[in-house]
Amino acid sequence: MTMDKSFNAGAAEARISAEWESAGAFAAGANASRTESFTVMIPPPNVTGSLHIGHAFNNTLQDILVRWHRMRGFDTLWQPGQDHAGIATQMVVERQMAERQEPNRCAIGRDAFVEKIWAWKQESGGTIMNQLKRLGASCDWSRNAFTMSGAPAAPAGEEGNFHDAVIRVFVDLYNKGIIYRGKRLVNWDPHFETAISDLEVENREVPGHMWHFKYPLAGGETYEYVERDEDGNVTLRETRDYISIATTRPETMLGDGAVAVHPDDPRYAPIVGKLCEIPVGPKEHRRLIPIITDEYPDPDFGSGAVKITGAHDFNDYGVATRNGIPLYSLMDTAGAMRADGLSYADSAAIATRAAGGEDVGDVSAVNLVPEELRGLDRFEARKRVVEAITAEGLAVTDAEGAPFVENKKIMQPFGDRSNVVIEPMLTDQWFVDTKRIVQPAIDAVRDGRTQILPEQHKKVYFHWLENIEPWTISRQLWWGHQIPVWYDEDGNQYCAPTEAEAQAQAPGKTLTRDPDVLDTWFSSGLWPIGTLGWPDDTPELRKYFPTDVLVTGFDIIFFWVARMMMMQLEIVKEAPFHTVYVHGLVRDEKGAKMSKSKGNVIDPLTLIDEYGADALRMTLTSMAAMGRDPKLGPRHVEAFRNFVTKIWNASRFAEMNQVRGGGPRPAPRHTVNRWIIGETARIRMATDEALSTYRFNDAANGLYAFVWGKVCDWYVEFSKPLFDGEFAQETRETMGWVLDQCYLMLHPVMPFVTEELWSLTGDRAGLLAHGNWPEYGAELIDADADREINWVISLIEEIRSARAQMGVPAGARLDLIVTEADKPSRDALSANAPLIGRLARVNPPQDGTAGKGMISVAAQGASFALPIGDVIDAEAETARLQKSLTKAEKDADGLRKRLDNPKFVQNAEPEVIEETRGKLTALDDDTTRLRTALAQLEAMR
RNA sequence: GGGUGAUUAGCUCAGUGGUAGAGCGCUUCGUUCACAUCGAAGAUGUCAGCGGUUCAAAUCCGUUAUCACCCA
Repeated sequence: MTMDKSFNAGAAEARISAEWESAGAFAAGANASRTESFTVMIPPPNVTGSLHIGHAFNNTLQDILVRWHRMRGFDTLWQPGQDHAGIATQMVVERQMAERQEPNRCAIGRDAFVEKIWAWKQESGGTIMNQLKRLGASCDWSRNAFTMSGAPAAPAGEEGNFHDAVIRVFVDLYNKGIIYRGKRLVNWDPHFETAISDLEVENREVPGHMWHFKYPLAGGETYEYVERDEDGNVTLRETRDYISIATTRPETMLGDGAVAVHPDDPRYAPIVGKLCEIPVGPKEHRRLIPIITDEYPDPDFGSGAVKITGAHDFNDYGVATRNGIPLYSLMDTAGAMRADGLSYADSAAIATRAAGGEDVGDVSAVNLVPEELRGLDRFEARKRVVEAITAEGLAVTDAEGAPFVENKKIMQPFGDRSNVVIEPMLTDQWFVDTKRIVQPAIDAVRDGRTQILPEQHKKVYFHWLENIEPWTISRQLWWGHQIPVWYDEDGNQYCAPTEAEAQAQAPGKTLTRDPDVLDTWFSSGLWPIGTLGWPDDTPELRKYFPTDVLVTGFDIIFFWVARMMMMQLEIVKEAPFHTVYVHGLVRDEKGAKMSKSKGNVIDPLTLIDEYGADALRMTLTSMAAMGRDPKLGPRHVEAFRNFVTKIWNASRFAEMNQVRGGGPRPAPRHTVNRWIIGETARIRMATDEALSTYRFNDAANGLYAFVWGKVCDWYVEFSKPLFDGEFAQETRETMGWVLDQCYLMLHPVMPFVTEELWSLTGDRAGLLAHGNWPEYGAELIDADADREINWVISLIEEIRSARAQMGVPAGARLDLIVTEADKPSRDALSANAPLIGRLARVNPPQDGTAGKGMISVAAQGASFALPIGDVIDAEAETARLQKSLTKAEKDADGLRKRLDNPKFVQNAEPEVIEETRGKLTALDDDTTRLRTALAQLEAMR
């Protein structure tokens, strides 16, 4: 059989995938020959997702670790699965319903909607799994997990334990008091009408305005307002009957409960404790609020006075709760101004009593939105409020008397899914009191039970955990794990795994279940144990937990990694993995973040179609330097596609020379064969060293350089003359073995082409995916062979270089005259004459002297002359030799200077000194030879 | 404002104390029977600036500049 000229990735990949699958090659424990397990949990992609380049990168690295361990005989499990992705999935299905002009979710109701999502999941949820298979991911697909498996409405085929695990954990943490319900200010997404966690908020700088308004003092009171410069000199002194407030959100003025100033701010000291008037709302019901002190206002920012709207700003919320200021909610769940509750007049009356210090109790019915603004969108209300204040003359004005409005960049919170402005809202939500479970997660990393690589991410991890805030886990969505809490008519809570158990706690009461669902990350936080069958005590759980390595991007360290640490440590009291390898973000060729709006997104499937999965994987791996972002462009992938072709053709060459793989390691006599075996041992050690320290790029680039630079460039060329004669057989055996080693070591990075070559080049007992990873080492390195072959290589390079520089026609075969040679070079020369002759295009060496029309060439311990005919350009040859001489002399001078420095000899390590001496000797030899050659050239003129 | 990282060949990047490397690109040559998705030979660097530690600095420390990301 003759091999094709190149690897047809498109055709082969599908076929090989099918072979792996039908052989169950990736099943947990496949190819295991030892008891140690190796477990990797895939970061579950969203069930709505499709494979993007970040997934390709992330999963390539995991696959390398997994395949490497499987080949080494570990009991290996790579656990796949998908995340139900609450908001994202609900969004996708709602959008689809809208496109089909179907009734919306509210119209069809919760049960029908959830059923629709399940149907969608069963139809489209497998996309990313199939795409991962195209990448070559060797997950145990038979164990595919889903974070909603086993939920009450789950259809056939979606059975599983995940729902049980989630509910079990909720109930447990509830009973411990770690999960609680409370009214707090949370990030509210007005589009999805749900609370979201801090992490789901993206703060973006957007153009905005800063308005400056006057809050008149109550009863027309006045004070001396004095501003000073840094030296204390008075720069402004005037009598004011107001306090000046700057705000980017005028509509929230309606809910102000106070004005705060810094306690050390002398400008406002005279009026602290007095009342001022909010300059909005109907004149007859203007509200008065107190001027208080708090550490929060920055005296150097704006006017130094801050309006306090506790129900719509996180900083204000802190000030308000510290100072007993009521929290007045102004907006509804869609971000419109409230239209419910008491009339404005009644509300204002209550608020005024509160401002006077009276305890007015629950203010949730108080609606301080004036009737004419009720129901308006928050941004429309802002416009109206600004207009009204300006019309009334209470805007601070500039020198020309125009209202003073600063145009400036402001930081605004956006929902990461909805892209609408997040509104801080006062609502009842469920929280995890993370402070109570965070310490073990900190300790585990601090004492090294879990290591984070690269280490710089540890700092970020610690910083976040040490300042952790309560985690908002309730979501006002329908797709997700519904909170297992029921309420009776009096609002008492009953938390239990099932309604029946809750009912048993509340005999005779009518119970209603909390409609909210849990944050998606609450369930994915249980991924390591949930996928292995917990809460049941399964054999898988015992064997594969704790897992080994988590490979992930830095963007989900907080979302996911930290929470998995906290939750696993709280629930099963063990850290879920011993290593977290954090990789970078794949960027485009210019280093820009890929985004749809920039149009620079690179689709991994397109690259796979064009160049093959192996080329893409090899490219990503070669760029996976720890702590760095890979920058990917098609031309990089092309380079590695060429590499695939290269090893393919080396195999093809072997096949044409009756080389077969599958044999044992030979013990050859020829130097070339002994040399390449030693080089193979070197790359095996380097590859294992690189992989065990997660230096994926070193592994990939090392193998690339070995296969191309050592095997193809030299060994294959050296072997050609050996296929005739006494070394033919051992050369076939050696080449077969060396290529086998290449396939084995490259397989974790390039699984398809290596599997294909494995099956084409020998009679194999099994798949390469189950091949045995090599273990030999330095004992295979033959120092003599090494020295000899390196000498031969350098001689060939010297001759080629001299020929090219002197313009000798490439095809011309020259005589090789040995003008001087020591014993080792004479031996090396005679043993390898055919190799040198072929690769340098010279005739067999003969002794002689340099003469007219010759160029001179040197190797360690030997000098040669090559007659190139009458056409020799003596000038050019002089220049060539002179150039080499200058460089050699310069280098030698540098080394000599170092060796002459007594401090160097005194302080440097002995090996370094020895090495330097060696280099100098070699350079001095070169210099001598070059001088001789130049002198001869001169004499012959 | 706080933190982290980066700055090395024309481009994209490796290189954690011993006088700088790869891929791509570029120049010249080549239809030698594995491969033109190839081969051979070449050119290209004040390793961002300044200062320090050291026998020795791209590498360690300090500082400045520029860029990127994270957090407020």
